[in-house]
Amino acid sequence: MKAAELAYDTIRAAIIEGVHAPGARITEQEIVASAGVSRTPVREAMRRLAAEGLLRFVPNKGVYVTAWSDQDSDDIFELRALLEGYGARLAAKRANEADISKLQELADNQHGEAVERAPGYMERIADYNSKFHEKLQHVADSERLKATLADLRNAPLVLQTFRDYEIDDLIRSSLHHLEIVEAIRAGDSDWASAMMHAHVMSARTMFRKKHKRPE
Amino acid sequence: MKAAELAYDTIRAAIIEGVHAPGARITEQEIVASAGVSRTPVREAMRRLAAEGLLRFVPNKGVYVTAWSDQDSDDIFELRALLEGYGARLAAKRANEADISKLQELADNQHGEAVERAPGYMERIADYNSKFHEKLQHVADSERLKATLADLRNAPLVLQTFRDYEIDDLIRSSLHHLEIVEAIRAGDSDWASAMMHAHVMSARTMFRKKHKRPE
DNA sequence: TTCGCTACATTTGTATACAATTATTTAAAT
DNA sequence: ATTTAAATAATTGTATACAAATGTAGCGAA
Repeated sequence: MKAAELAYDTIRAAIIEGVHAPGARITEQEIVASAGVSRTPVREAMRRLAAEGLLRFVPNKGVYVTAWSDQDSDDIFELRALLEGYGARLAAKRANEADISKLQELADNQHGEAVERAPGYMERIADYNSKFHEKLQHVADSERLKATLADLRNAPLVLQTFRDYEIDDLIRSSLHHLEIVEAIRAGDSDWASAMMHAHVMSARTMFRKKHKRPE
Repeated sequence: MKAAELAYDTIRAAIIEGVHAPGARITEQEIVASAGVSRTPVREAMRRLAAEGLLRFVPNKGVYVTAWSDQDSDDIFELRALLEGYGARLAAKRANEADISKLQELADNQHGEAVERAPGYMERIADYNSKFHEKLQHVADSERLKATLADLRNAPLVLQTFRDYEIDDLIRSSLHHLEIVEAIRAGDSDWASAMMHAHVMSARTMFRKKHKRPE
C-alpha cells in the first residue's frame, strides 16, 4: 500500500476510534511514529482529511480534530434528509425492473436481519443499510449528488451511528426501506422522496437520543 | 504569502482562465516553473484543488483538469436550487429587521445597476449578487449548508457564468432577488424557498443558452 | 513495415535536511 | 512570588535528493 494511503487510514481510524478527542491537536510526528512513514505522505493525508472536514488546518500551528456541535449534527441530518429525499425522487423516476429487484432484495435482507438478530446481525444490518443507500444513489444517477452526500456522511459522529440503535429503531428503519422500495416500484416520486426524507429525520432523532450533549 | 497558497492561486487562476483545457494533464514541474516554488507546496495545492473537484488525481500518473459534462452542470444547478431554496426557507424563519434591511439594500442596488447599466456595471452586479447569496446564507445560519454550497459553486464553469447574461436576464434575476426579500419580510418561508428555487433554475436555463455543447 | 524488447527520459512518490515560526523553559529583575 | 526577556526546544513550512513507477524512443527480428 502507498505510504500516503497508509497515513490516511491510520489518522482516520484513530479519529473514529476516539484516540484523539475532538478539538485535540495532532502533530505530524505522532503519525510518523504510528504509521511508520515520513512526514511528506502524512502531510498529504492530513490535507485530504482537512478537505473532508475531519481535521481543521491552522497555518503554522497544526491540525486539530474537528469538534462538532449539536447544531452541526442537526444541520447535517437536515441536509441529508433533503438530498437523500431528492435522490429517492430521481430513483423513482429512473429505476428499471432490475434496479427495483436489487433494492427489494437489500431491504428484505436487512429487515430479516433486524427481526431475527442472529449473531453478528449488527454488522450485516449496517452493511445492507449502506448498500441500500448506495444503490439508490446509483439509480438516481447523479455523480454530484453522490459526492455531496459522501461529504456529509463523513462527519465523524455519524460514522459510528448504527451500533447504538434500539431493536425497535432497527425494525422501524428497515420498514422505511421496504416502503421506499414500494414507492419506487409504484413510480411515485413524491412518495419516495417524502418517505426517504422522513427516514433520515427519524435517524436524526435516534442519533440525538444517544449523542446529544446535556444542556 | 506562503508558497503553498501561491501555488494554489496560480493553478486555480490558470484553470479558470482556460490556460489548461478540461481533461488536460498538469505536471508538477509546470507549476514549479510558473509559480517559482518547490514541488512540495505544489503537491499540497494540487491535493486541495483535487478535493475541491477542480482537479482529478490519478495515482502514479498525475493530475488532470476536471472535465464537466452537460449532465454534471445540470446536476449542480439542480442541487443548488434545492439547497439555496432550503437556505432561503431558513432565512425567512430567522431573519431580523437588520438582516432584512441589508438584503433589501443589496437587492435594490443590484436592480439599480441592472436598469441603469453605467460603465462597469457587470462587475458590480456580480458583486452584489454574490453578497446577496452570502448574506442569505449567513442569515440561514447553517455552517454545513454554506460549506456544501461553496463546494457546488466551485464547479469551474459556473464561475464565469455572469458575464454572458443578456440584459433582460439580468433584470429578471434582480427582480427575483427583490421578490425573495419580500417573501422573507413577510415571513413566508414557503414563498421564499420556492422563489429561490425558481431563481436558480432560471439561472440554469441562462447558463444552458450559452454553454451547452451541441449534440 | 510491424511487433516487441531494451534502454533512457520523464514524472510521480517518499524521505530527509534545512529554514521559519511557534511554544516552552529558564533566569533575572522588580 | 510574579513578571518579563532571552534562550531553547518543538513543530510546521519548504526545498531538495533519491527511489519507484510510467512513458517513450530506438533498435532489431520476424
